[in-house]
Amino acid sequence: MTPDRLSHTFAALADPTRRAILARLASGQASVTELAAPFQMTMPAVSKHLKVLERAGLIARGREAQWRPCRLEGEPLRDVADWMEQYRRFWDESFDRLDDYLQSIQKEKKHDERQ
Amino acid sequence: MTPDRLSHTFAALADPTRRAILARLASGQASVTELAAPFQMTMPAVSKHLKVLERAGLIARGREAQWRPCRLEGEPLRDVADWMEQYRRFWDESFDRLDDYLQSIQKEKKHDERQ
DNA sequence: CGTGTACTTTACCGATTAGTTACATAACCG
DNA sequence: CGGTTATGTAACTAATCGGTAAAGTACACG
Repeated sequence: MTPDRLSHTFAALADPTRRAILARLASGQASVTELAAPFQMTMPAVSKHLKVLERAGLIARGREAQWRPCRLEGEPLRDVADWMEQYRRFWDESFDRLDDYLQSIQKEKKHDERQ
Repeated sequence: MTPDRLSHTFAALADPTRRAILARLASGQASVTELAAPFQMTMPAVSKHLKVLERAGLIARGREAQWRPCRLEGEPLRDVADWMEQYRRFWDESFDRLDDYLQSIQKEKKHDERQ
């Protein structure tokens, strides 16, 4: 239960409601009410989800009069992508040729290893 | 809380112990005892982690006498990679010009919001 | 057969999570 | 000022999670 950043990111993404919120924010910023609209749950529930996303660094919130517009912050996803790279040969079928594998080694050297 | 596959995968990855187990399995299959060795926790705890990973489809278990060797199954990670792709422009700075343009729109919105 | 080894299952515990309702705060609008 | 709108906080609940100890299962070996 180390609260490392990668764990926070994965945990935040492990909920379909939160992923739907991110999908909405990918097309531009939105208020909490706008984000809550597609769901059956109450506003406080959505507010909590936003808190989780914010804590994971996946969204940032501004302030505009009585609205608190949210926008997507993709930076934590880079850590996920970096982590994924180390397993690419296990899921990317177009990657199992030798030269591709050598290329993967090259890429791994460019990234610093995180866990 | 739809128990969709992607949620299961992300949830399984949201624990450093389980990610360490996957890292170990990336270099070849191992028995439960071998996997448990680096950790301070008891065997049943590791067994539970393996169950979570197995349920997420990230590992598969064989049977060899009294040993139950585990091996990594990367397929669910492809779903993660596919999901990630839709957000690439938010974290990959070396993306193409179209996405740089889209990203600049996003930044302008951030700028507007600060005023 | 009995004993050891390699695990799994069960039962429990404390912490966290995802949701609720009810209330509080904050800003605009007449 | 008072009312409406937008959002956050508090308190509660049920379910899940990560861990434990103890008992159960399955196989190998002498």
